[in-house]
Amino acid sequence: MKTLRVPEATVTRLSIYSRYLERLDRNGVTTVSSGEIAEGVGVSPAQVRKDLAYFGEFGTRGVGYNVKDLMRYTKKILGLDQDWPLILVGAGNLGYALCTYKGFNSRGFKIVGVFDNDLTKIGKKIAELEVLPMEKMPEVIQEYKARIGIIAVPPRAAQDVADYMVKNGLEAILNFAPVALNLPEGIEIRNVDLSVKLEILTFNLGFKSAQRL
Amino acid sequence: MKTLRVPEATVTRLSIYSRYLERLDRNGVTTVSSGEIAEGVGVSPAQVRKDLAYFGEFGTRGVGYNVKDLMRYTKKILGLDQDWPLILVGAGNLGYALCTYKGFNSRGFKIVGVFDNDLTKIGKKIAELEVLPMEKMPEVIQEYKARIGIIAVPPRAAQDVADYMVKNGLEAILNFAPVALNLPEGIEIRNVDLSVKLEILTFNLGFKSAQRL
DNA sequence: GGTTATAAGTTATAAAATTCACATGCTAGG
DNA sequence: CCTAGCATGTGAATTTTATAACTTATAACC
Repeated sequence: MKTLRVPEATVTRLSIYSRYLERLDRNGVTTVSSGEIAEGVGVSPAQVRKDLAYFGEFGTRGVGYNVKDLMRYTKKILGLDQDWPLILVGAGNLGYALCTYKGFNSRGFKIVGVFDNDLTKIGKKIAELEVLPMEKMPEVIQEYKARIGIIAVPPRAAQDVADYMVKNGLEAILNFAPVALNLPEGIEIRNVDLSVKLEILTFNLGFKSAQRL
Repeated sequence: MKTLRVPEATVTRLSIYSRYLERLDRNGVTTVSSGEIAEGVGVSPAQVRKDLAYFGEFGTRGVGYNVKDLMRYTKKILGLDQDWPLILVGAGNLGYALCTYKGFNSRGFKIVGVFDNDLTKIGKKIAELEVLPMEKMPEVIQEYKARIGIIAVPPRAAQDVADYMVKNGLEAILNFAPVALNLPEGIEIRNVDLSVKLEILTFNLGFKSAQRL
């Protein structure tokens, strides 16, 4: 089988296209061109076509793409034709926000267990979910067949949490703690860093000011 | 003046190096090599040196980098030798989490105003800050000379909030709503998308499963 | 039914980013 | 003072990614 590697940037954009298509669909739009998608998400039309070309032919020449179909295709490609149970560790403010974040649910993500080692948090409820002690994680993972974990704990605790997740069979981790995690081969890990983008802004603002001198 | 463009990926990594250096410094480490930084943040040593080379020579051949110095340099480059007042719109759970997020404060970011148009939220306190109605934004921006805004509202409201921010003089926006914002030339905008990275994970998990067949 | 306009798909080109490999310069030790 | 060892800084080579240009297919219209 010819396996051509898909750039991560392409997958990122695919996710964005996918959500944009959902919006178009909600608005009753039935057909869309690469140019319109490009316009809607802020990339070039060629980029849209190139990205889609990694996965097949989804459009009709001279016409464009059927919104509903392309939406389904993109979701399927991203693995979103199924629901994904998520394990969350960290019942602080960020954990709370993630639990209640609508953007997850609408894409088929569902947090099925919230864990913390802080005794003052255990037992409390977050959006109908009781915060559980870490020891309960194995059984929750089993019950829901969870494969993905989210880390929303302070930096110093993140590595231990990650290790525990891996030990209990999780295969992928989304890490909100601003530290690089060290994990065994084969475990998928991605970081969401809340302040890096902010620092890109300050960098650019500084640069802009310098330009004016 | 020779103005060579700095890749955004380089700025991103610089931010990560910078925080890693802070950690080393806290731990009392005084000298570090490009290889150690690379190891610590998960990139190649050449990458570290190349990234730094955009901005000058900071190390000593045969020795490495002075941790404290390089930390200061990186912060300076990123514009973090000063404090940055931030304007936040959206007093929902995400907004609340951002208000209390320690990762901001430790880098010199300070949220100086929280705004919402939801009457049930206005007047409430989030971490010593009272949630204000949108109309109060102009005076808060003036008072603190704020230049950066954060959007933490539902997608459908994001564009209006962005327009309002720009109208009132903000020059840069960090957008947590999963939509592409349309803004005038010269306004810096970056998106933080909480679910894109998650979808990269599901994509990769799906791919992994396919490989096994 | 042929023709034209349109937009996808594809190939080629260009640009960008990363890696590699080496020369340079510093420090320490004899 | 000279030499050996080491890690930076850098220019070249490679790889990757994005843009542009072109070809092909479809549909609508005369």
